[in-house]
Amino acid sequence: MAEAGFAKFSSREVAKRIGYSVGTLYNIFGSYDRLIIAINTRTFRLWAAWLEEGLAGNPQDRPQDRIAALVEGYFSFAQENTHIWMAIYDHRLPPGIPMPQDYAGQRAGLTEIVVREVAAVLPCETRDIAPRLARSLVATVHGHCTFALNGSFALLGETDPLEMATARVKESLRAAGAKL
Amino acid sequence: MAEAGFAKFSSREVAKRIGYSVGTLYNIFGSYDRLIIAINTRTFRLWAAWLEEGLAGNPQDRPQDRIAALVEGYFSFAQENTHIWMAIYDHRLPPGIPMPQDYAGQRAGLTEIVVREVAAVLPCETRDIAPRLARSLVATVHGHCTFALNGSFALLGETDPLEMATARVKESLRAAGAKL
DNA sequence: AAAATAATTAGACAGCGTTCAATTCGCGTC
DNA sequence: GACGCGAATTGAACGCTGTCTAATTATTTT
Repeated sequence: MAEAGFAKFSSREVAKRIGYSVGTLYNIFGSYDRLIIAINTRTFRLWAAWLEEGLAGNPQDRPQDRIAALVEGYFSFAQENTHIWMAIYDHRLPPGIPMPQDYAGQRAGLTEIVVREVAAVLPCETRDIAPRLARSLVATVHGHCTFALNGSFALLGETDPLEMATARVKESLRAAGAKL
Repeated sequence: MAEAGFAKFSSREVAKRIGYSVGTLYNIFGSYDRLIIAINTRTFRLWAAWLEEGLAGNPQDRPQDRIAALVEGYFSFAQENTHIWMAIYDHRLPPGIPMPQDYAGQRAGLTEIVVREVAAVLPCETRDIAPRLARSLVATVHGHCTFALNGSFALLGETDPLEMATARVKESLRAAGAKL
């Protein structure tokens, strides 16, 4: 997936490379969709770990700007793992078939990190809106990241999508009472 | 494309429905990618017209909130034309092959509308940042719209992504000096 | 009516996800 | 060591896909 990207990914090629036949792959994962769900859930785990790492590391560089670290982590993971990151959003399961429970849980981890950090930066009075606001800010950053990677920004002459995203996020946090 | 969606769309099925053979389709469009580019560029045109319509219509309902009308138009188009809207972002041309010039021009129309409206709402002092800010706000709305349609928001209990997106946009515009 | 040009087709090719009867493997028992 | 049995694995078959091209049909020009 990392090499070929979502469009050119194929179960047959996977089988070839791991030295098994397609049949075995299907006995284990059941369908193409479930194989991709497994891959994408792994990506979510890696991504969450990447964010935590970004928050923990370099405490001298940026003493306390954990919000900027989150946005930066979101972008850099997508940038350094383009194909597997895009695969998350390229894949859509057939309507009606819901995400398996255990997978959904692992995927929620990423949002939880953001909710936690957003809550920490908000004043007590507005802290209860943290979950909703956090999701909205993730969407904001996601939009910027998507356009940065698919070329929409470059096409329009934008050179620093990360800075843009960070600015938008901080504006919204300040509007909610955060002192940054 | 509207019926089947990007993943299940196929040139052979198109040929069947229009009463031609695949070969003819390939003589005209040259490749699958260019057929999809044609479809998606049409979608961009429809989308831009939809936005202009939303701005022109109902001047009594919302006297002058043109920014809200833009966000609403972005969302409602995506919601009422899910498949063709998603196809825009599902399709990625092979690396190295650039978007044909004439198509790129038609696609830029959408951004121009937003730049114009953002500039109109900014005070003279900050009007020069309108193009950059407009692109950033489009990214913000896009992120919210994506999560609304792919279920990410619903999964997390969010019920009103449109309101969220509008709030984020207005916060950023106010931060840039707009009086709303 | 004949010649020249344009439009269209059918079929071949390689690859895809999916299925499943047939085969092979691993291991406990006689 | 030989047998048996369940689990793991296979590869061929099916219908689908995008892509290409030689052959055919339509249309226009002469």
